[in-house]
Order: sequence, then structure tokens, then C-alpha cells
Amino acid sequence: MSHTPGVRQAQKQKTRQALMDAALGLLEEQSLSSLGLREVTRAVGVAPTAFYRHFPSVADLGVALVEEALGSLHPMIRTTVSPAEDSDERIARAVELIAGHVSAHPAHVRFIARERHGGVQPVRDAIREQLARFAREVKAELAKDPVSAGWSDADLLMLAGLYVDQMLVTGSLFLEALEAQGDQEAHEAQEEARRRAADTATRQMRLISIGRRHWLD
Amino acid sequence: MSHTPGVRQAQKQKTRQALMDAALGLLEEQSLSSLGLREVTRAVGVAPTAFYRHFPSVADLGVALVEEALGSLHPMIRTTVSPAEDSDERIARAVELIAGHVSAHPAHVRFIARERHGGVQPVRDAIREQLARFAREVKAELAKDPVSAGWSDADLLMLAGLYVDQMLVTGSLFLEALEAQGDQEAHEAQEEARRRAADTATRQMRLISIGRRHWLD
DNA sequence: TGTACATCAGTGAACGCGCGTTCACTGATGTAC
DNA sequence: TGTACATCAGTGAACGCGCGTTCACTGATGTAC
Repeated sequence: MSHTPGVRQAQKQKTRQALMDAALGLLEEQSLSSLGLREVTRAVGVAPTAFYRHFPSVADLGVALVEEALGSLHPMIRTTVSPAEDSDERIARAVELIAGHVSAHPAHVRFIARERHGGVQPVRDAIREQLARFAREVKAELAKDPVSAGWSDADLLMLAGLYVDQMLVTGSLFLEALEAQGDQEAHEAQEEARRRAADTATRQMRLISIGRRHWLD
Repeated sequence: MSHTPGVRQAQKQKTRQALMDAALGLLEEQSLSSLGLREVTRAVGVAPTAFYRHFPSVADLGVALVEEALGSLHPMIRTTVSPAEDSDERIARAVELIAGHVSAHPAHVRFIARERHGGVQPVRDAIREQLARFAREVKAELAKDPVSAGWSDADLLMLAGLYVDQMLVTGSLFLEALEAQGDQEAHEAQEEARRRAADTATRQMRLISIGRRHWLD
């Protein structure tokens, strides 16, 4: 086994990360299918040919970005969805968690929203796979809840899918609220948009969870 | 007032439509921000410069496509959401309507799903505006329903937004089912995917409508 | 510790190509009389 | 109906530019002894 020696590998990893960071930045204003390899290397400050030392193509860099954006989210989601005493409190926690994540990583959220239905198939596939994993994990958590007694597997997965989709809708909503800032230094307007987004998201999740409680009536 | 004389105007309109059709076709495999003006004119069989007689830029063509894809949908949606005797039957009708629309106009549906969060701002704005209009119209229909007695305006609009988002989610689901066809001539597999998409969509809408009925409990 | 060789991340020149946009044009359609 | 002029959708040449990819290279890092 080749044990990682250090300096060379570390530098390579650093450049690779710089390419991904630069791409993510450039993708705030365009989509992956129009992102050029030279654009990315120029932003990093390396020769165009250096790109090939890290990715066979821009599409492969996109797939790596999917992993970066969604890979670390699984534990967060499991704990958020897991059963709790008070339903409304759990919903509030979930909405806050999404809001916080969008604030902390807006470019990642935008990337996923944009490329989920974007023009690059391998990236679409990678996102679909990650979301399916989320749905299975959410389903497993929901199953632990007493409310889920008597539910079929198919119904649990359907509900989990609804929650995952709603999570993305909510993320996009917060992202739009964030963008209201860019127009001017209108900090109040952005605060207001954020508040309304949280309010709408909370009510929508509450309605879904009411539907859940009465599903077997 | 210049009354439309005929031949010249008609020919111009024909070329304009050909440009839009060609663009829509090319957009099945890429996103608008990477679509080239020359690509489009080449597909139509006119000189690149002819493009400027119809649109100032590809982005403007995109905005025209949004109008084409969503403009004619308003009456359909109004009648589908309007109050009915049996809730489950209305849901089945809505799901069938969406399935039929996706079958009839897959490229339009894909375009909207792709560009809703795509890299071209004027197009995103046009889509957002149309969807907001849908939400207001759905809200107006929901308000007529006896079930909506006692609902606040904000809650009605929240529910309408949930329905509109769910409509798009369902459309994307059917689109994915359609794409399963392309892989092989696996007609049965596609039929199966379609059936499962309809099933999931039906259950999700049913859950939402259950939540709606118990919202004021 | 020192030396000789291997690896390989990043370089820089070169290539052919398609891009968006400009401009002056052509010729069919439309209009005035 | 016929003629003279205006409009304007579509043309085709030309431009400068950035693109993705190839190739042989350099020199720091890693390895064997």
C-alpha cells in the first residue's frame, strides 16, 4: 500500500480544491454546461492544462461538487428528522437548520438547485442518487416514529420523498431571500424576505405533518 | 394603425417560431446559458445574422419560450383546481392532466424545470412571475371551496404555492419516467415507471389535501 | 547522511474551430398615386 | 391596372477572440540503496 507521503499529495489536493472553489464561484452566474475549463484555471491562476491532472472534464468536476455539497449533509438530516416530543418545535428546528445551511453555503445550495435539472447528465444522476439516499434515510427515521405505525413501506417512502422535495423548495426560497440583498444594501428588505420565507416554509411543513397524522383516518 | 398586411409578416412569424422550436429541441441536452445563437440558426437553416431580426439575444428567445410554455396553461389549471364533489377523483384528474401535458410537450416541461433555477436571470424572473400568477389563480379557486372557510389569505396562498410546487415536482417525475424509454426500446419499463410516478404523485397530493382538511382542527 | 534515479503536478506553445457581432447588400413585399 | 419608391427579412463576408486538447518540457518531491 502506498502510504500518503505528504507534501506533493497535499499540494495536489490543495489545487484540486482551489479548482472546485473557483468553479463554484463562477457557477453563481451561469450553469455547468456553459462553464469553461479555461475560465476555471484562469480564476485559480494555473495553466489550462493543469486541469487535466485533476479532472478528465468539467462534468467530472461537477460530480465532485455534488459530493461536496450533499455528502456531509446526511448526518445533519438524520438527526433533524428523527422523532421528537413536540412536532411544531421540530419543524421550527428543521426550518432554522435549512436557513442556516443556506446562509453558510449559498453557492452549494444554488449549485444543487440549478444542476438538479441542468444540462449535464452525470451531474443530474449524481444529484438524483444523493437525493434518493436522503429519502431512504428520512424514511428510516420516520419509521421509528409512533405516528408511522400501520404505514406501508411505499407510503413511508412517498412521505420521505415529499419531505426531501420540500427541503429543496425551502432551500431555494431562502436563496431567493438572500439574493434580495444584492440589489441594494437593503438589509431590512432582505431580513423581511427571510422572515417570510421561514414563515411560508414552516406552514407548509406543518400542513404536511398534519396530513401525515391523519393519513390512516 | 398598421393593419397586418399578410405575406411578409406571416413569413417573419414562421421564421421566429422555427427559431424557438429549434432552440427548444437543442435545449433537451444543454441549458440556455450554453446555447449558441449560431447553433440555433444553423438548425433552422438561416444565416446567423437573421437571428437579430427576431431577438436581441438568446436570453430574449428564452423569455419568449417561457411565455409559450406556461402562457396557455392558466385556463387548464384553473379548471383543474376548481372545487369538485369527490376529492380523490379531482386528484386523479389533476395527475392525469399533468401526465398528459408532459407526454404532449416534454421539451417545454424540461425547459421550465431546467431554467427555473438556471443561469439566465431574465428567464428565471419570467418563470418566477408565471408561477406566482399560477399561485394567485390557484388561491382564487381554492377560496371558492367550502373547505377554505375560516382560512386566512396568507394560509390560502401558502397552500396554493404548495400545490404549484407539487405540480412541478410531479411534472419532473413524469419526465424522468419518459426518459427511461430512451435507454432501450424498453417500452414495458417506461410504462412501469410512468405508473409508479402517477402513484407517488397521487399519494403525495392526497396527503396534502388531508392536511388541508384538518388545518383548522 | 548522501547519491542516483523515478515520479508526476504544473508549464507553455501551438493547433484548428466555432463563437457573437458589424456592415453593406439584395430582392421580395408593401404602399402611394 | 401600372409605375415608382419605401420597407425590411434574410444574406454573406469579415473581424477578433476564447475555447478544448495535444505535446514535449521542467523541476520539485519521493524512493532505493
